[in-house]
Amino acid sequence: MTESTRPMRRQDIRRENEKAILLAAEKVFAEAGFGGATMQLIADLAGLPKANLHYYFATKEELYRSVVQNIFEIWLQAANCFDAARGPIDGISAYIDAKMEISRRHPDGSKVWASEVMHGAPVLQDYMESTLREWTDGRVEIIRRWIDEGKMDPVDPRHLLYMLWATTQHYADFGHQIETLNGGKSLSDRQWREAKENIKRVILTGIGAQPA
Amino acid sequence: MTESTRPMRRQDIRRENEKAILLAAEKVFAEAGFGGATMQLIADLAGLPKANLHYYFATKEELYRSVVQNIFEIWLQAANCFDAARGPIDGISAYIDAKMEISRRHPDGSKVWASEVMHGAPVLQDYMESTLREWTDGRVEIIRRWIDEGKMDPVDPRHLLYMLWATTQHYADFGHQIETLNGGKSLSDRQWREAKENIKRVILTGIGAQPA
DNA sequence: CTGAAAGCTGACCATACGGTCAGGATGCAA
DNA sequence: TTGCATCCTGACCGTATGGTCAGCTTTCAG
Repeated sequence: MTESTRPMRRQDIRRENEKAILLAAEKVFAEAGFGGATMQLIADLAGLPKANLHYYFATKEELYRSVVQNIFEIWLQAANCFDAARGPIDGISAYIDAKMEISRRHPDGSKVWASEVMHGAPVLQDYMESTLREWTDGRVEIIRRWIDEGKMDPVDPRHLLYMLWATTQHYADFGHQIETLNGGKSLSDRQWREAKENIKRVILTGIGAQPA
Repeated sequence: MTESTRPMRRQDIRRENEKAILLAAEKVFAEAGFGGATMQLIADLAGLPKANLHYYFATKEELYRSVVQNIFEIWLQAANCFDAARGPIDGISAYIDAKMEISRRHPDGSKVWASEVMHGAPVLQDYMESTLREWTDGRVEIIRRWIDEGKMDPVDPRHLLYMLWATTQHYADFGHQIETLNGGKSLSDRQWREAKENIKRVILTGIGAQPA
């Protein structure tokens, strides 16, 4: 009868608690915004006393910063899809798939990210001016090359990227609206698939994407 | 030397103050979210003592509700573009133009609306289940007709609408990100025009829109 | 086994915020 | 001019919240 939750090692304790806190924080920040979120609520959701939160994260800002940085990592990882691709059909399809998967699996994270940007990116400004800018410039180059190689119509790469971000992110950020218009039910597997297919089809057709 | 601001009639006073408060509130709610906004900040921005705000709007919630409802009106008005149109090219072009103009002229309003929906539409749930649903169903019908008449490819009307909402709203909600990637400068007239043209072109091409 | 480091927490504090109110100022109809 | 309704506001209040801390328990290296 060795209680499986009992013998916790220091490392495990730290990892698990931080994880629980970050998860709870992500949800609360997503639902209430930074200003509306309370440490008490996050603590309750994480199943820990409030003072324990401050043991791991000194301030609300620090906790928020951690949450936002986590999201940003995930967000950037979806980028890799773009790189391996030979042409717009592969690359953009994969990117849309990846970002839609994020919208579906991490809606809270997406909302926190959206909220952060909407409020002027007080925490992530540095990242936006360095990492994000570099990433974007890189993809702009790739798209430009595709255009030069006749693999797609000459569409402004930046506006195309914005379009990809917007359409995919919308399913997370405005998920509540979509649910309401869907009879109050969240999208089914089939509907998610249809959403992805529609987006891909419209955009790939719209930019005149040619097989590599 | 009749000071032009002096002789205020009751009606004018009320109208002007409410207007100033709503404008200030829109900005503060957009920048800080509902939870992060404070009545004091709104009062300062409106140039009135805090207690005066409570004279016109009993509670923070009531003020917020007014702001959100205003936005919703504007949002719905852009809908009319759709109705008069003979086909997808006219209708969708006009709608994109209208919504982009809203994103440009009322970015704060757009953000408040986005925030409201992201947080589960606590204030606007009723509207979403009635007005918005009706509006959406109506447009879905129109798009379906266009498809039946061979004026465009058989694209899922709902996902098309989401795409229109997402792409246009993105320029307001994520305006800060776009500015940052634009070298820290807000988009020029020319860039706004390009944005609109790109969106229109990609989407209209993407759905195979045929001249009416 | 032992001591120190890490983990934990109830009780507490200062502040900021939404909201109230008594009473003064102002526009206006009669 | 007068009386009243509207408009205005400084001072105040209760509460909720972020954050602190003293002292407890638990882990674990030596």
